[in-house]
Amino acid sequence: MLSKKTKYGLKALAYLATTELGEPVQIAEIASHENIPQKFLESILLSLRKTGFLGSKKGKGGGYYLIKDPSEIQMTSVIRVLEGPIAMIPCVSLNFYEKCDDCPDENTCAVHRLMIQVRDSALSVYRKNTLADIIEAPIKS
Amino acid sequence: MLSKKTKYGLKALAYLATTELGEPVQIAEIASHENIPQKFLESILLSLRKTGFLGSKKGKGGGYYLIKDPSEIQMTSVIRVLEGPIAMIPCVSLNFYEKCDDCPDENTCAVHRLMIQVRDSALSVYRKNTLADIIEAPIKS
DNA sequence: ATTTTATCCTATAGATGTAATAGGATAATC
DNA sequence: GATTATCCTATTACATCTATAGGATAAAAT
Repeated sequence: MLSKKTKYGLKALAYLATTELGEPVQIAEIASHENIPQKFLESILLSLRKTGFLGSKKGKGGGYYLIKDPSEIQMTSVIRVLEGPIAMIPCVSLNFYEKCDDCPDENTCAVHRLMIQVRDSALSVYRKNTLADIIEAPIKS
Repeated sequence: MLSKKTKYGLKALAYLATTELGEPVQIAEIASHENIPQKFLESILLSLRKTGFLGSKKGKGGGYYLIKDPSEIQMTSVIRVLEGPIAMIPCVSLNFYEKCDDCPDENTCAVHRLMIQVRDSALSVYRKNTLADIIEAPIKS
């Protein structure tokens, strides 16, 4: 399941992508427009800033804005930051690998074999989509 | 994340697929061979029996066995029974559809647009894999 | 300078779901 | 009738996710 955090984070990024690049948008505006609990969104945007997706400005006229062009924001990196591993099980994860306690040999494991394929198919989707690809209109102005 | 239930269930099915079709295998044997907590496995196998994947026999010489040939057991149905929805969000689920409270229009939702693609790619993997495809050797005897 | 505005940051409460176990009932074999 | 193994319900323990609280910091307006 996709967490609410990821869902809200993606929607916020998508909303910011429809506004002018570099122009701060307030949390309250995003929250009300996308029906996201404001305080929860606050913590999500904070983490997106700390991971290099957003810039921010404090005080009146402040808010969050995209640092890069939507076409340069890959879904792989967004998902990894918000949701964590793309793989459904750590033993097939590229960025979050962990061995299974119960599995003596990954090469003969049926679950491993299946989940490698699922990971690769999800990866190919995330890799071919940027933020620009999943929003509707290019610029709202 | 793949739940332990799904992981264990898949491993158990894979193990049964390497034994003779229709020949009962005891929970204890599967559990020890696959390093699965026995009582937990018990409840998983029970649910796989109730959903038509396994047959069972009580008493001495009893156990669980596959009802169908491994090549006729599709991963789509196994995953849906063990894990639930294949989609990462209910609004793109074929079998477990649910509308998002916060989303006024699915057609213009960026998350929806992305998750449709992820669902389809996962589905195509699960559809092209049967239990026979993900095990190593055909029959152990 | 002071007030206002809005982000920054940590901590924490509450809700939900998962993993695992307990304990006995049922049925088949020996 | 004793033994074996599945059947079934309930419940505990734990982790994670969702959301909020409350104040600190910084920038702009007055």
